[in-house]
Amino acid sequence: MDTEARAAVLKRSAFFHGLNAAIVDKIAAAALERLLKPNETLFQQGDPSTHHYIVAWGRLRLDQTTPDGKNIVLRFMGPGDLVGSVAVFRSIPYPATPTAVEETRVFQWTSDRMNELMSEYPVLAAKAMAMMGGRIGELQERLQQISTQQVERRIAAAILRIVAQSGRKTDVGVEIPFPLSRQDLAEMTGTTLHTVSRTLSAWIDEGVLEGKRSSHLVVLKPHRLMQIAEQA
Amino acid sequence: MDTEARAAVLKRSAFFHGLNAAIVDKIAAAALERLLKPNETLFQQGDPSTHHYIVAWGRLRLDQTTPDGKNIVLRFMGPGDLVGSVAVFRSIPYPATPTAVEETRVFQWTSDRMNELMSEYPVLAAKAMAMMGGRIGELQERLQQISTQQVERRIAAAILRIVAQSGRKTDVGVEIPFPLSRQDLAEMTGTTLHTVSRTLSAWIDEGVLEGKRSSHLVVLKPHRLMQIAEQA
DNA sequence: CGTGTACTTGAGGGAGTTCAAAAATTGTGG
DNA sequence: CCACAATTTTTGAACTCCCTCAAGTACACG
Repeated sequence: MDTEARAAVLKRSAFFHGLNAAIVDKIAAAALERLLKPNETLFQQGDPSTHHYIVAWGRLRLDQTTPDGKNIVLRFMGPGDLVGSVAVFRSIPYPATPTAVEETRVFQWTSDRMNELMSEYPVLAAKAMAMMGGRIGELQERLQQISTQQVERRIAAAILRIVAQSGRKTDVGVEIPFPLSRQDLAEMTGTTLHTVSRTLSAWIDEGVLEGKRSSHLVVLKPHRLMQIAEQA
Repeated sequence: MDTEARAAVLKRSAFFHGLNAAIVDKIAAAALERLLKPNETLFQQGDPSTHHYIVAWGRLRLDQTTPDGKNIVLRFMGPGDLVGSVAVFRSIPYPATPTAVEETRVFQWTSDRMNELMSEYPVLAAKAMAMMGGRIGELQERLQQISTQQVERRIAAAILRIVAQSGRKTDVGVEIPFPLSRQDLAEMTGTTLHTVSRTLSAWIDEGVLEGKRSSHLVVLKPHRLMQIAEQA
């Protein structure tokens, strides 16, 4: 990818959106790139945090492994999302592992380089705070859901969250444009793949969803899912 | 409280720690104060976010109410903690309600005033990011715990977290220096007060804890609690 | 003291996990 | 292109942790 193409991607990201075009060009020129194949990891949980990344295209799944070997999915990251920055700002090792779920291209900057950029363009600090604030809001929402809601509602909410972040409208409904396994959904909602499987089967029977293994999930009746997610 | 006393408090807070003394004095002079009696709220969830606050002394419980009337405790805030800032930075209504659990004094600054301070002293932006990063880390930890661990471990972890943030060593153990009900613990760990009550009763029998209603909880055997929290 | 609030304790039930196995789908190598 | 292996998904059955429901108890505060 050349600098111009990179700049075009960055201009669309929330982080750099609205910056003067010349500045974005300069930032784009300072970036290095990396291309990940499916199941490749960008870095490992526990590695020293050295770089900021932005997803150009593709999709990453952010996993956290517990000391006793269990796994949770913190979130999926798509084009424009910042990866690794929170750890770099805190000067702590990366707390999770980003894995490509499809071919994915990312841009990267060293911590020092990004610090220079941020002191040169203070608006970037505000953008970073907005990003972190959004992350906090999302985590609080999930904590509330998992604390108070039944499994079915949590699964519905998880699917709707992904749809809101990455959904693509088709003629029959909304498609989740990357592979999403029952295991992934289980690790996003704090349940087991068995329960997810049973729940999705019921929804497929009901005509709310469609999509089998390795074909992308399609939500046929988003309204019905919202109803399930919000039922008192 | 006079400006000098306020400045002394601010210098001890993580947010202003390390700043030039003259600057902190100026910031302290710009603050207004508010004194809350037990059960008074600083603001209400849903109110427009207009001010940043810092706890001078006392203790706040940060509650979030769900649309269907359930309640969760996001965290307790003590001296030096920033309250409300995340919402102000995001320009969204306060997402939760801080309630005093004991007599509490806070300082406050308007959003505009804080923006001036932050552009005048850019290091404050870095401090704010560190604070938000810490909040993200704490939320991710809790999400992981509630997703993968049994209730007993979560309750132990919640108590240990409070002990780490606010514990006071005494001759017999570590005291939690503010009233903490079973209901509070239940709303922190995503369980019911019944289960918390049973669990604490068992621990009191075992000699791990002590403290009845409205007297402060004392952890007699922190090591034992850590063992429970970390058991595979 | 009396009333309200917090806490304790018991019994029963149910949502969801765990264990187990089969079925479906994808990938692979001849 | 087909057979076989690997992986994901489905489904069944039993169990269990924890919630729900229901009283009763103890403590604090007016």
